[in-house]
This record gives sequence, C-alpha cells and structure tokens, in this order.
Amino acid sequence: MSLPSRSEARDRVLRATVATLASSGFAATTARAIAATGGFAPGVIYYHFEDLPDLFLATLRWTSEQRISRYSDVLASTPVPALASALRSLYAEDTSSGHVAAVQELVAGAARGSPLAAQVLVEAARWEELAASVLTRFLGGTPFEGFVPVMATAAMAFYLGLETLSHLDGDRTRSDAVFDAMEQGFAMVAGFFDS
Amino acid sequence: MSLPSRSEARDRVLRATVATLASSGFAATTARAIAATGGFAPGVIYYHFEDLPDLFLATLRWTSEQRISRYSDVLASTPVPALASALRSLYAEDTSSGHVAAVQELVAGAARGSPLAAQVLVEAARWEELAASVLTRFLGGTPFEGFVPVMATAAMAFYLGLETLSHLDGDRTRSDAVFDAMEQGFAMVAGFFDS
Amino acid sequence: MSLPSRSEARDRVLRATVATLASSGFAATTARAIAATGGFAPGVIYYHFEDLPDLFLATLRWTSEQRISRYSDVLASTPVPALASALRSLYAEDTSSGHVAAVQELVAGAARGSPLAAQVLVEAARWEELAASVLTRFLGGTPFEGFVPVMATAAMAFYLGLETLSHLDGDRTRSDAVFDAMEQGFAMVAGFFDS
Amino acid sequence: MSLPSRSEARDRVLRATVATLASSGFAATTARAIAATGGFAPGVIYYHFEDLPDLFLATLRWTSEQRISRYSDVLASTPVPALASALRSLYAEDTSSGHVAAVQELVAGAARGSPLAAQVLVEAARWEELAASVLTRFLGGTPFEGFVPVMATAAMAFYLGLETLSHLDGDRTRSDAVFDAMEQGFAMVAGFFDS
DNA sequence: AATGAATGAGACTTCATTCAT
DNA sequence: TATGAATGAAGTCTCATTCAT
Repeated sequence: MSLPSRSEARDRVLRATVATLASSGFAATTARAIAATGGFAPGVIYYHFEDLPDLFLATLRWTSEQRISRYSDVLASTPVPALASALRSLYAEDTSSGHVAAVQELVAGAARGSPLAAQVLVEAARWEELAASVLTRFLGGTPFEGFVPVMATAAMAFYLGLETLSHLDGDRTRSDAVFDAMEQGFAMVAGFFDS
Repeated sequence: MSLPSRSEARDRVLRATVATLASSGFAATTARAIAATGGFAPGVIYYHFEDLPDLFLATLRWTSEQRISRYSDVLASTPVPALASALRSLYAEDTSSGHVAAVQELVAGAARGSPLAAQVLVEAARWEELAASVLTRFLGGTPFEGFVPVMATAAMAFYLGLETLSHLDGDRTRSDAVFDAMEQGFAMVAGFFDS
Repeated sequence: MSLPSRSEARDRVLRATVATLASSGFAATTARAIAATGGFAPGVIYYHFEDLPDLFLATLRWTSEQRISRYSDVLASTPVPALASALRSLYAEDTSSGHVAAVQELVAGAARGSPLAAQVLVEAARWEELAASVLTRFLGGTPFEGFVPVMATAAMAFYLGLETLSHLDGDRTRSDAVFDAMEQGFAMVAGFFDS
Repeated sequence: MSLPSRSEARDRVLRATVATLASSGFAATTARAIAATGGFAPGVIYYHFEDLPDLFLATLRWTSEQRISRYSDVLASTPVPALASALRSLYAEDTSSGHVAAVQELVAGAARGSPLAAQVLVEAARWEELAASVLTRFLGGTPFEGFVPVMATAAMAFYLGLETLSHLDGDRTRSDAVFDAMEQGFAMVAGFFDS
C-alpha cells in the first residue's frame, strides 16, 4: 500500500471536514467526527494542521478559493443572457457537493473576533468583488454604474441570509425562487443585451 | 425581602441568557456562564427549564415576542414618512440591549433539524409577516401589491445576512448605511404619501 | 450522606495529590491518578482548582506551610541539646506521611520559569529563614554569627540534594547518617550550652 | 559526501538530546523535539536506540563519562593551590555546553525504580569517587583522612541541591559564591601545601 | 541509514446535568 | 426556590512508536 504524499493527505482531511460540516453542522464537527468521515485516525488532523481552528480556517480558504476560481472561469465565458442559468448550475454544484453548506456552517460557527471570523470577512470581500465584476457587465456605462459596489454588498448579504434560512429547514425552495425570479428578470431585459 | 416569584426568576434566567449570548457568543453560553452572568447558581436553570436547548428555545421565543410587539406598537402609530427614522431607533434599542446579537447567535447556533432550528423558522415567519404588513402600507392598492410577500422574504434574508457580517466584524457601518439609504429613499418618495 | 464543605473537599484533593506524588512520582501524578488515589472523579480537581499546575502550586504551598509551622512550634520549645533528636523525629513524620517525597517530586518536576518553580524558590527561602533562626541559637553572639545566612543556604542545598539521592534509591541510610553525625556533633559541643 | 558512520549518527542524537534537555527541560524533551533540535527525523532515534528511556540512559552515561574523564585529566595535572580555579573553569565548560543542565534534568526526571534512576545512582557514585580522590590529596595522611568518604558524599549532595535551585531561577550567583568561598579557603590554607 | 506519515493510547479539561441540602 | 459539589461523558490534543518507502 503506497503512502499518500503530504498534500494528498492534507486534501483528504480537508475533504472530510467539508463533508462533516455539511452533514452534521459546525458544533458536531469534532476531530473524531472528521476522522470517522474520512476514515483516518484523529491524530492525522494534528499532523497536518495546528489545531481545529487552523483546520477550519484552511477549509474555508480552500473551499472558497476552489469555488471562486470555478465561478470566475465559467462566468467569464458566459454571455450575459445565459448568466442566470449558468449561476443556477454552478449553485447546483455547490449544493450537491456540500460546499455551500460547509461554508454556511463555518460562517455561523465563527466566533466574533476569532481568526476564522476574520477569514470569513476576507472571503466575503472576495465574493463581493466577483459579484461586482458580474454586475459591471450589466450596468457598466449606464447611470447605475455607481451603485455596483452597494449592490454587490447587498447581493452578498442577501445570499448569506437566504442560505442561513434554507440551511435550517433543509429546503431549496427559497433559492429556487430566486433563480426563477432572476431568469424571468433576465428574460425581460434580454432585448437590451441582444440588440 | 420577598423571594422572587416563579416568573420573575424565570425572567432573570432569560435575561442572563440574552446577555451571555450577546457578550460571549453561542459556543461560550454554557450553563455556568449564564449563571455567572445572572448571579445565580447553575442549578437554577434546571429548576425553570428542562435543559439548555429548552432554555435557548424559550429565549428565542421570549426576545422575539417582546421585540415584535414593541415593533408592532411603534410602527402602527408611526406615519409613513417617519417610518425610516422609527425603524432606526427601534434597531438602536435592539443593538444596545443585545437582543439582535443574541438572536443572531441563536440562529447561527441552531443545528439543522433541532427544535431550535424549527423555532427560528417560526420566528422568521412572524417577522416576515410584520415586514409584509409594513410593506402593504406602501404598496397596498398599487400594481406592486403582489410582490409584497416576496419582498418581505427578501428583506428578512437581507437583514439576516447583514447582521451575520456586521456581527463578525462588530461594526455597524453596514446597517447604518442601510438606514441612510432607507431614509433617503423615503425622502424621495415622500411626496406621494404626504399629499 | 452529607456533602463535604468546600474546604474539606479541597483538602481531600490536596491530600490525594501529596499521596500520589509520594507513591508514584511527578510524571505519574496525572489527574486520573490523583482521583483514583482520593476516590473521587477527575472532574472534582477542576472544580476546586484551575488546572493541574495550579493544584501543584497549592499542594506545595499547603505542605510547606503545614510543615514549617510544625517545625517552628516544636523547635521553639526545644532546648538546644535536644534539637538533633527533635529534628530526627520531625523528619520521621515527614517521611512516613510522604510530605518530603511529595515536595521532592514537585521540586524536581518544576519546569524552569514556571509558576511552580517560582513558588519552590519562595518556599526554599522560607525554609532557609527557619534554618537561620535555629542556627542563630547556636552562633548568635559568637564571631561566627555572620556566617549564619550562608550556612542556612548551604544547609538547604545539602538537604535538597540528599533528598534527591535518597529518594531515587528509596533508602534512608544517607539521612540517618546525617542525623547520627548531628547528634554526635551536638554531644561534643554540649558542654558549651549546658554550662 | 559520505553518509555519517553509525557511531557519528549516534553521537548526533546524543548531542541533540543534551541540547534539548538543557534548553527545554525533561518534560519537553520528546522524540520530536530532539529530532527538531538535531535536524533529523524522529525515526532516527529508534534506529539507534531502543526507545526514549534507553536514549536518556545512554545520554546520562555519555555525558557523565565525558565529563568525568575531562575532570580527571585536568585535576590530575593541577597542583593543589590551583585546584579551585581549575574547578571553576571546568564548571564554566559544563555550564556553557549545557551538560550540567542536561544532567540536572535527567536526575530530576528519573522516576524512582526506573533504570534511569539506577543509572543516576551509579554515576553519582563515580563522581563521589572522583571527589574522594581530590579530597585525599588534601587530607591524606592527616587525622581527617577517615572523613573523606563522608565528605565526598556531602559534597555531592550539596552540589546537586545547589544545582537544583540555581537551575530553577536560572541564576549562577549561588555557584559563583561557592567558587569564591572555595578560592578564599584555598588561599588561606595555601601555606601548608606550598611549603 | 534515514524519512515522515500514520496510529492509538492516554493526558488534560470542559460541561450539562443531578442531587443532597 | 435555590445552592453548589459532584459526576461522567466527550472533546482537544500530544506523543512514543511503527512501518512502508
């Protein structure tokens, strides 16, 4: 049996952490639970990470980075009229992989003033940036361009709140409604971009 | 000196729970911490409540009820043009009393599928209802009346997300900006309601 | 079954700590071992003391204080010629109760720079003081009076080293030899004090 | 570049152990800490030694042997009047190299009844022997010759206790005072040996 | 001869909860 | 009604040691 390389083993722990957060929630994501999910001894976590806070930090950074680059890639090559459906399918990826759920748990579990809280704010800023760049494709050159930053923040907050609620009742109705509304809205203004 | 009545003692525990949640966060709100905050023995909690989850549930219900009735009273007697500033001062009450912070912690700490999570959803529905009744005063009788429920949900989600982020960096800039924008918006459309 | 008072319970933990240190050594004096010795749950330790370092500190202070006051009482009322045998019997008390052994373990286990190390130095100073007061009864008013502080330090160091070695082989031959020598020495100079 | 020979590698581990004991204390001298100090993998230790107790044993034997032979060589070729200053400079070697500190930690860390404790007693006997041989150069042929063994034991114990205390407060004042006193004492009696 | 990932035992500590008073 | 000492389960983390490479 071949030993995994350092970085493979690290990723294994990160994956198990995401899975445990998604399935069991922040409070139940103990070292033992992560180890059980990943099929390794709890000690492994401490071989690759300082401690649990450090692991959570790394997990947040890791998922966020992965997802931002995926979103960036897809959105950059998507024409404006197709954006709504592109977002819907990206979001479906997040949901089925447990990435949003994990992030939601990390955000909820971050204690004020903790390094994790600080990292949440950093990642939130990154997502706001991405949102702003997408919004600019709509509003750039219009009189509304100045509202882009505010709208990016609002979008971020709205999305976070929606996730919190959806997460609690484990039901995707709310977010589906958002995407529906978004697609309808896009359809309504489609003429402006097509022509 | 008379012993506190049963319900006074209960309230003392509830107040201590809110204070502890606000100052220390969900994870640090242990039975001992609550008792220390309130100046009573840990055992008192179990005299008035089943267990900690039960106490959290009661706390959520208690704060939410108190605040909803206060919001309802104030808003019912506030003319439309003064709504924004009324909301700002109600929110200031919440902030200084620690009520929002406590609720935020309870929402974040509620594990999916737990009774607390279910209660969060119930309370959220109540706040949506209140939001809807306020929105109706604006939009009732207009062609936008049909959007009131969606907008109430959106407002709720937006507010929740904003609180989560503000809470993490302990900074009220974001919510101040919202109230500023609201007051400006109201000022812009004030003519429609005054005349 | 009556509940012990706070201070009784504290003493119970301290006694169990002394016993465990004496019988098993510093490294083996774990929370579990202390609890097993004392017949209580490990959690009790943390109810009465901050943590293990705090308990060790308290134990050192407690034993040292107890023994110093016993030594002071006995020695104050002992005429010079009887000092050697008084010391021998006090020391026998220490040995049979495990007090010396416990102190020896605490001194050996104290990590440089730790609060325990600081406390060891404080207690050592107290014992030096006691030694100095006894030596003064011999040398006070003689030309050797000036050497009392140095001799007290030397006595302290000598005693500590002797204990370390005796402790390692669990054999009292060395200390017996010291008391024998002391009694002989006293006998030799007895004339000076009797007359 | 040639691989280090078996014995060179062994010495590398022993040196790292001494350095770690001196800098971090017995309790913190873990396999990982030793490996980090020496710049090798923890596994190396187990290639050259049975286990940690075995390594500590070997370290004690190794340092003690090295130092005894150095002391013997120097002292044998030192005339009596120069002994005090020779001892002072030998001791300075020990201090700066960390040898005394390491030995002190091993003595303090040795659990009663352990092989390490037994070895400490063996080494102590060797040092007593050396002390006795030096003392004999002073007292040989005098009426005090019979006290040499007792004095050697006393010297050993005194030195050990002094080290324990000095070690705890990291202060060399006490041992400096001893060497000062020794040099003064030698100066006083120098006439007897010179003439 | 060396590496370093992994394991498993066990240490410390916290905490909800109980119960004699 | 209230107190607070005690319990026992569980969590975090460390570490000696092994073993495939």
